[in-house]
Amino acid sequence: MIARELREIIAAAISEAAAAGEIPAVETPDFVLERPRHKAHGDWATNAALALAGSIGRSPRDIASILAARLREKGLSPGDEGEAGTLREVEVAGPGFINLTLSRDRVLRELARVAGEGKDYGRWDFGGGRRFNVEFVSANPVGPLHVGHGRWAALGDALCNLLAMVGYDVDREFYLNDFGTQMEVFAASVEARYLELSGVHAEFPAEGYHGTYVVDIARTLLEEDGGSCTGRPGAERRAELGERAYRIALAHIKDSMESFGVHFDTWYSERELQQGGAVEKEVRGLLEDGLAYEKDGAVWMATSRFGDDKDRVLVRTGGAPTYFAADIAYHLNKMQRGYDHLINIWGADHHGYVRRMQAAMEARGHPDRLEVILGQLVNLKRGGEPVRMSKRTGEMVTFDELVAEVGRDAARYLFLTRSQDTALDFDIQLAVEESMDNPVYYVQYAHARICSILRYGMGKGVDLSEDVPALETLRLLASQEEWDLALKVFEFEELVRDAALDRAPHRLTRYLEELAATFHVFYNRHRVISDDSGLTAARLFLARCVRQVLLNGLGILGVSAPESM
RNA sequence: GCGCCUGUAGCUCAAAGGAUAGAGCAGCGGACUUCUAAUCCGCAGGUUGGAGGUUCGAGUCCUCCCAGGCGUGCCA
Repeated sequence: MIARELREIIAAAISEAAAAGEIPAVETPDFVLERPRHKAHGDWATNAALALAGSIGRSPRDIASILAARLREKGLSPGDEGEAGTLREVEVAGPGFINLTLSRDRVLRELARVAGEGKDYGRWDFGGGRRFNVEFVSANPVGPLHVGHGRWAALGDALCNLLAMVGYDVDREFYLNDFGTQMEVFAASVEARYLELSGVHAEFPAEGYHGTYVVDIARTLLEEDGGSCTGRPGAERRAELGERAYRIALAHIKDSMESFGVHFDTWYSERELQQGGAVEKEVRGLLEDGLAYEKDGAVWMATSRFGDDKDRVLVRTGGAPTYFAADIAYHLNKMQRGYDHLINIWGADHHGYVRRMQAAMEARGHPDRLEVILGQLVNLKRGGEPVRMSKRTGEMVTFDELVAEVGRDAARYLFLTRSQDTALDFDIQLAVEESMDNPVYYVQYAHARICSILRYGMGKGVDLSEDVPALETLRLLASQEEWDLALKVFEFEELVRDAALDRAPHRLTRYLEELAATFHVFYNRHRVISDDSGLTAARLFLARCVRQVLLNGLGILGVSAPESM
């Protein structure tokens, strides 16, 4: 690939210059190689001379001149008017940048590589097949998902695709908090609604879930059993209704995720963990290993010994384990399942929890294995007025409503254009209106346009074979717009790597918009299919490369690439 | 009080420490007899919250201040 090749050439130029005594021998510095913002600065640019200046103590421009001479020698190999090598031009600029312009044939060869790699273009193997577990959404299964969960679904799924693209073996996991307090509150709420609907007076629990969906679930239960639960003993009735309501809520969540295109490999049940004794066993183990102790009638874990601000309760006075205790057992369970690395995507409201969880992992011999990605919250609004997203108050906009109104592609894209570090103000009405202008259509349109060109070509009897045209033919690509497009295509590989390493899928949306824009400009300026069969073949080939990258990129985001719009 | 995140165009947001801070939307003006006008071209829009500092270079890193969000439970 071009970037790697350029890096190697630059590194070689540095060591050769040092060997020749032109500069003092130093370790090759970390230098930047990037696409410059301005076209006048070449196709690629490096700050290698600036990076060397500090340790060498000579002016950056002098060093740049020395390196540039070496680069010219290496990059501009003779023959074919200087086009056979990697570079066409090497220039020292500004405070000491070296601007590089690629040779025409090198660009065309790279284009052929893009076509050759096809759906694997952008793939890396530095993950080495290491097993990653990515846990996300993990909403309490006591009602429908709300809009905020959509952000984690879109983010988690895209991140998993990115990680898989760079060579990790990724599993998606959803943790079900199907045990404990909130399940009991849920059961009590459903029971009360069930009784009300049956015409029996019932006291609604003080802290119960007021959402209308609870009534809907109760109605479904009533329709199922004809009210036969009404006369049963309270505890028994509540347990049964709670259990059936849970199944309904869970099925709903699974449907929502699948129809959003997010498939979880594992739905891990806290209940199984608890009922299998894993939580108690872990608490005992921590006590035995001197990592936990009893105080004030409770059991505490000594997380402060591992970087936490203070120790945390594992078992409350009265014997009930905390969520934290269960979470320790759960995360150790993940490790036992053979994962090399764990990633959790949590809302920012859980950030106070990160330190103690990592402390627990460290205490159990897994330092640095748990990575927590904190996503800032979605602030829901309706007509400019804030709406609290709470199952308790029941006032919420569901995830399904959003997807139904703005569509799956627009919803996914909407969530992915923003970095997870930024809080997202989300007005459902505005979202519906703005979905008409959603940049996702801009990107998809570029793809549809290319497909349209191919259809048109077919009608015209143009040769649509997918063979790479001969170099002679590709050399007909000579306009500024065509070069811009080719170079934009080449950015994809490094972008995928960087986005994966930085856990930043949003960069991909930005890139795809740039690629689409570059294509639209090209399209408006040049006809792909014309009477010139050579030029037609060359441009069709270029368009195909663009299409491939659009496909690969949209695929990572989990957004469809329609052939017509 | 302490901790994490954020503050960039009217709005929503970009910008691995790089050169003249960019897109979309909104606004104004243009381009369809030609492969899809969900497109393109142009204009306008900025003291990157403020003040210091680090260095060849700071929206980005450091310190302090201001503002907003979220935490700071024997809740989950």
